Amino acid sequence: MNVMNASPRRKELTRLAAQLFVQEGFDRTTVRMLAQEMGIKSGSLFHHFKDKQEILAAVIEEGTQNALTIARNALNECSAEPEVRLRTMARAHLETLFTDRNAHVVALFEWRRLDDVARAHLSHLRDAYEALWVAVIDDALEARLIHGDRFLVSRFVLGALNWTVRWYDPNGSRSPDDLADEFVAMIMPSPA
Amino acid sequence: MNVMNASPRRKELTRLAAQLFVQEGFDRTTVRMLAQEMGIKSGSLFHHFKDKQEILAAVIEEGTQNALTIARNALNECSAEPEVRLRTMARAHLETLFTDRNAHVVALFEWRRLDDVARAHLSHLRDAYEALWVAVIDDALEARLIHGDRFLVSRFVLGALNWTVRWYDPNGSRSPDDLADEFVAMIMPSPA
DNA sequence: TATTCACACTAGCGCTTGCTTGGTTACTCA
DNA sequence: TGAGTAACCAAGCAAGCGCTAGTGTGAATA
Repeated sequence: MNVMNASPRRKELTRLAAQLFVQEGFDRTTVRMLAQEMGIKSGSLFHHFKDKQEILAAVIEEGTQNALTIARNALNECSAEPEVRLRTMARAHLETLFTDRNAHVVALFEWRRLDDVARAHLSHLRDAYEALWVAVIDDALEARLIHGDRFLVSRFVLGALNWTVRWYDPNGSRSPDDLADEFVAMIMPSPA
Repeated sequence: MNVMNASPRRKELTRLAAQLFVQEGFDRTTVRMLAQEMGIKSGSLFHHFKDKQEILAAVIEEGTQNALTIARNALNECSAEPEVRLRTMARAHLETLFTDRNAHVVALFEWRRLDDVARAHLSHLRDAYEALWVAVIDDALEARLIHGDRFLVSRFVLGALNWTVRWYDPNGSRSPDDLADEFVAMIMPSPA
């Protein structure tokens, strides 16, 4: 059953599942479709995952865990200047969003399909990630780089950035970093 | 079959469908659930709608049409001052989003479930609505109220505002108008 | 060599799905 | 009064769903 292991095989299957979940949506993705994409029969799928729900949870956990790690590292490696930290966080956010796009689209738009247990578990991960954001925004507010209510600002910022998955074209002329910089410039009173 | 009529009965059924689609998601909402909510049997549902897809299209059409009308009226009735127009548009957006919340959540998050024909038809409506936004943002940019690339700014703005459906609590202390004003203040260099 | 294990298979159960069919009821209006 | 029609119902079909049971196989382990 491999309830909670992270074998390379399982990781690969999780990656494929993420892709299908994005393409079709979780509900429309059948275990038979998943199996075919993985090159096995539908029955064999349940050797790797307890049930379909667990595949969804695995996809989201993987993505969120990565985002958290990357953001933490990025913040550790950059200076303490609020403006730099704000830009760094925005860049890290979009970088993760697009290098691990499938997993994050699933996390953002299929979250509600998680059962209660998985949701409770993954909420902690997500909260830890958002806490990084709130801290960075607090500093930026205190330094008067931006203005507004701390709660509202963080919601607006995350909304604007997350929504990019709906329209951003990775093959276009702008890099995720460009996008992040332009966004930070937009909400900062003084144009860079 | 009533292919494209808009009888009061059908409107009421559409409203109920929107609610269920939000609660459960389109795919998980069965025709039997819809019928029960409407107080009829599942077979009777197909007297009002050709198929399940058409119910989804009706929900989204209704919502988008309303948003367009409300935004147009609001812009017609307000002054030509770019700042006022920006605030007006933001207020109209959030006002519609929360008075007709179900339909808009469906439009935002179940768009991909539309078949090609419906999507092509509804795209025009949505584009017309977004065109209003782009015009308002262009004026605001020219007046130097805000700064940045016109394309990016409009995407970021719409993203931040649309994302509010994910966290805004209508029973909280803030009204949608407050929210709109705070948002506009956030992206404008000079605090009001 | 014997045993275990990961991984895959076949076959299909029990159930739900969207939708159809054939018919009934209640109301409107000439 | 009787034709037309909008609205509904009971019954059920064909397809597809998640998932299980039982089995086979080749590689690692004892």
